[in-house]
Amino acid sequence: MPEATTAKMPQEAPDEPARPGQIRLRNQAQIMRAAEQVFAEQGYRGATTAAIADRAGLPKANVHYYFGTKEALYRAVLDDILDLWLGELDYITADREPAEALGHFIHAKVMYSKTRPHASRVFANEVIRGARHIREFLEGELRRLVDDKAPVLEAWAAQGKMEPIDPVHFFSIIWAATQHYADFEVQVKALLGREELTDADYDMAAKTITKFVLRGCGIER
Amino acid sequence: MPEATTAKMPQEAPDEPARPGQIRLRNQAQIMRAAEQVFAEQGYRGATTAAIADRAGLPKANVHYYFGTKEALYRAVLDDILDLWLGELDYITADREPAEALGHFIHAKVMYSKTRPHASRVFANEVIRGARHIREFLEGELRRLVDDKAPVLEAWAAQGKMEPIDPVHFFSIIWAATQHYADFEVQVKALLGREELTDADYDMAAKTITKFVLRGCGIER
DNA sequence: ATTAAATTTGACCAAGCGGTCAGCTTTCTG
DNA sequence: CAGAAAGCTGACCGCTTGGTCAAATTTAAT
Repeated sequence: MPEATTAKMPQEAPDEPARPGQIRLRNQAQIMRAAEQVFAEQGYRGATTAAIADRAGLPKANVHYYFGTKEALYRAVLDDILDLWLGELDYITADREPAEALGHFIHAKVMYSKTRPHASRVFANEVIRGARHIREFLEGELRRLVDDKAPVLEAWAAQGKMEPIDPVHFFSIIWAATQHYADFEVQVKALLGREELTDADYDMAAKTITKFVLRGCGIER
Repeated sequence: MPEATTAKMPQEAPDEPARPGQIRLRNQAQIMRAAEQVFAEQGYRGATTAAIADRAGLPKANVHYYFGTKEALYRAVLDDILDLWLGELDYITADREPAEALGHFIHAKVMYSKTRPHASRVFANEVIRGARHIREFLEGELRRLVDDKAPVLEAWAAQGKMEPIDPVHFFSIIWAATQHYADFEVQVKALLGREELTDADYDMAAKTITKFVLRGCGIER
């Protein structure tokens, strides 16, 4: 996490701010929560530090006191989201039954769309615009993670539990379908004629996606 | 198509600009092509009229001469995209075999991701940020279109050609999976380790999605 | 209590933005 | 070929924006 800018922030370098004035932690969290919302709603360029500060209930200068630049704040928000993304695949292991592992994974993913829609939208916005800030993540950690899951799919296929499938296209479909309910929430709401999506809607989404995926690679029929 | 702004444009109101100086058409098209790219790469707020003008090879004032405001230009780009979207579902009719109709539809959708990625990204960006400009389209035309396809799916189900399915979730999965290859192109490229996606990649995507969808609703097994 | 560190914030920039306009050139029309 | 219409554009403007800063206040350490 390079601190390129000529920041004048009092010690931030030592990673742990010595004695944690919990004020710091509280305000940083408050600002990041507000930033996630505003970035999601307005995009990177559309989000103003003033709007973020307003939503956090703080003066604008305070935001710059803690994060220096808008760019750094954006990075912080993104890093937070990437942490979320990384842990998701853990449940997919060769010793689990594919139907159970994938069902669990898809359900968890849909629930993220429900509980963390802003995170999903910030991520989507970033990737759509070329992923300039997270290219390393995509080509590094995420790719390794997917590569690590390839043997799991192969093992399942070798045991006759599913058909062989390209892991990238496989996860692409799952990610696309699940994140759709966060990123395109307004579209789904418009088509369903809902004011807000209900728990039943998310359940139906998870069930439908799971059915498509399990049947799609020959796990159930 | 409301022309709300207090435009000073020389007659634009009469719909057809009388004698079409083809200059107008050529430049408008040139600007819209550039705008689609810049809006896709930078988002609405991030796109500057100067950047659009640069990419179109024209001075900034010329862009305003033809479109008045940035907002109006954005609307024009969006309207262009929505036209594309609307025609897509035409091929899905009750007298066709579901496998053939859906396969054709999915293939066409994936090809749009390949040939018009910018359009897809502008649309995605708009929806993610709340669809303030196209809410009417989503709740009106698009919803009617989906509602019109519900009987088709029901007819197929009644003939035992597929299982009953909620049309909104059904199309959500298809749209999400197919548009993913435009909107998240950089992610797919990173995971596949490609510099650019090949024709084979798009074919594989269409095939995989089609398989998942057909099996998902019990058309093939 | 005293001092040092951390936090807060109003006021203030310089840069970049969308948009305007007057005057120019090109194209069209009769 | 003359006048009108359409097209073109450099220069400009007011506003917003990210970021700065110095002075004041609060918190923590001895």
